[in-house]
Amino acid sequence: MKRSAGCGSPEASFDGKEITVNGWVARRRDHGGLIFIDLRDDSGTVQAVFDPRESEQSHSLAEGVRPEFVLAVKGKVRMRPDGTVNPSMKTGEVEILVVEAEVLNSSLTPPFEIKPDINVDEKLRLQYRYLDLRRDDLHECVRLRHRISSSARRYLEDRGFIEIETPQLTKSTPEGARDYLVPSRVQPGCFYALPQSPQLFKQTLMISGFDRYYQIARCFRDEDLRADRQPEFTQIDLEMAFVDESDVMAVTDGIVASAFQAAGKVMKTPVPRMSYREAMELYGTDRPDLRFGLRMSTLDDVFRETGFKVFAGTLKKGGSIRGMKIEQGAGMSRSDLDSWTKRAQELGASGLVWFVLGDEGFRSPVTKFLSEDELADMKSALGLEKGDAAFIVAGDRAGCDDVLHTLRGEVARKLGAVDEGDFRFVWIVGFPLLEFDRLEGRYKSLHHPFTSPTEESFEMLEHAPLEAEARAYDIVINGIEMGGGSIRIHRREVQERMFKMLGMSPDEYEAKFGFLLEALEYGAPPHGGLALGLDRLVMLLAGRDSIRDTIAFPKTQSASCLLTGAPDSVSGAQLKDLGLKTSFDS
RNA sequence: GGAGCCGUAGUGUAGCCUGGUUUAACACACUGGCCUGUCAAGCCAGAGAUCGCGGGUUCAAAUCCCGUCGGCUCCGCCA
Repeated sequence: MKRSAGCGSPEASFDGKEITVNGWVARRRDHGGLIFIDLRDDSGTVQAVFDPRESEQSHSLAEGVRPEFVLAVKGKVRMRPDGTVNPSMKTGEVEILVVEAEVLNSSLTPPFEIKPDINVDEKLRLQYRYLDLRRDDLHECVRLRHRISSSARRYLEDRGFIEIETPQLTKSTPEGARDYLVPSRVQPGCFYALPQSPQLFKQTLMISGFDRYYQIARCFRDEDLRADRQPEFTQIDLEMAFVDESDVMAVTDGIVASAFQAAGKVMKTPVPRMSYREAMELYGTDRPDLRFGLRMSTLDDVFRETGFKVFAGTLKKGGSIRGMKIEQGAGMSRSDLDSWTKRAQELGASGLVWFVLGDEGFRSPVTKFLSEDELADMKSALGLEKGDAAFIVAGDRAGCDDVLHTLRGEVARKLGAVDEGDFRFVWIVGFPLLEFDRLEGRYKSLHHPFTSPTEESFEMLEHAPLEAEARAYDIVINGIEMGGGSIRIHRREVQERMFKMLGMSPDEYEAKFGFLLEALEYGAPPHGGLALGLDRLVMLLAGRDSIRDTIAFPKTQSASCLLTGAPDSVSGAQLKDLGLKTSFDS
């Protein structure tokens, strides 16, 4: 019995029509004389009524049917009797009166119920991923992901971008994340690397004269996992020739807006910009969540002459005093404040000083150490009003910012200041080109080594490298780093200077990036691009907490696939072919 | 590499701190029966776990200790 309609399609206009549907038994309600079965397929769910007066055969078949059996059902669509309409169902106005039914397949009792919002160990969900994906909410995540990538494709293709595939078996390069390696059989002892991104290929395509490239690209990074990090993930990757920052940002705004539209949401463009410097000053991070206040200020000048030893000592050592205004925070109890202090210490602060501005002025464990002037100056520096609170952290600037940035999110959530349905977008621009890595004792690219410095920064590259500014830009939504890109270096000598800055010798960068340097010498056009994290974008729009829910077959924190059992050991013959030996017993 | 949380019938939890009156409890799911308008159907009955795994302490361990495996969150790491 081949289907003539989807389970989600019947509605009032179908009244009287005979249709056949195929689907899974979502629920079965047996009244003895009458059996209701909700039949589900990709299109939705519909109620089928098995009435022995209509079909003895179908009714007795329905008695033996169990959840997740696969049925074919032929019947007449009719309006439901008065009082039995189900408004929470899309097809709730109608039902199918079954005249003929057939079991296409039976099913074991599933290890968990196939319905939305279940509370089941993720281990089990991943092991039976095919059943997990059958559940409406996760099923919809996967469909949303398709709509978003599809809308991105449409948007880009309408603007002249073409999709070009780049290799998955490529060359391992220094810089960046750990590579996934693939041994070569034909060249024993040599390895391919899976791409961390198509970066070098897309730049090469610009040199080939493809004006606008895009790719929904799979990327691989062998680093430890997080809720928003998987070893393989997907980027909406693009590159454009003869452009500046504004061109790339405008296209990106459009892609994100089309993704929001695909999710039934509205987004205003253009996305506003904020300098890296401002983001760090006000939010202590380069990916600020702008849905709520709790802004920060630097209070070094306020406490320059203070008698309060903790602050004076910090300033003397070249540290910083950073404060965060907490709007309407005065209602926090003493035990709340104590637990935030404890939390700050967990995060690495040596302490947390809190102030509450109530009717009688400031309350704080340290008011007695501070002068009236200092309190007044602090109040105006932070913009405190009656009913607010403030958290102050003293120490090295980066450490203070880390602590306050983390507290900011947690406090806002606790105070109910975060509107979960709200979306706030911002471009962060004006990034430093380089940072100094203390562990390795060398400069590292903040973005990647192919990012162009600004015109003005060329001069300072060697004598004040940390002052140099990158032509890079990150788009941040609700505090999530959604994508980033840059205008690239398109001249060989600049690229060489950059490699040298990163501590690479000419031999080294010739060996690893010689092909790029040479390509730059054959008329490389100015170009730039960006990559958006598709998994994160879907996660945000689906209102999920992990990108695992947006990936059909994700991996666990230890990078294994619970469905298939990957990774797994391989046979000695396979290893021999590759000229490999492991030092572990398998 | 590190920190924290979790692991008890098919599923989700309680019990663990304070070891023994626990025959390991409850809900959902499951099985059987009754039931012609339900949609989380209802009612009745029933089956189902030696408590992730290994070791130790003890007269006695789901419970205390050590180790280990797995899952999750985070730090480091992630150009």
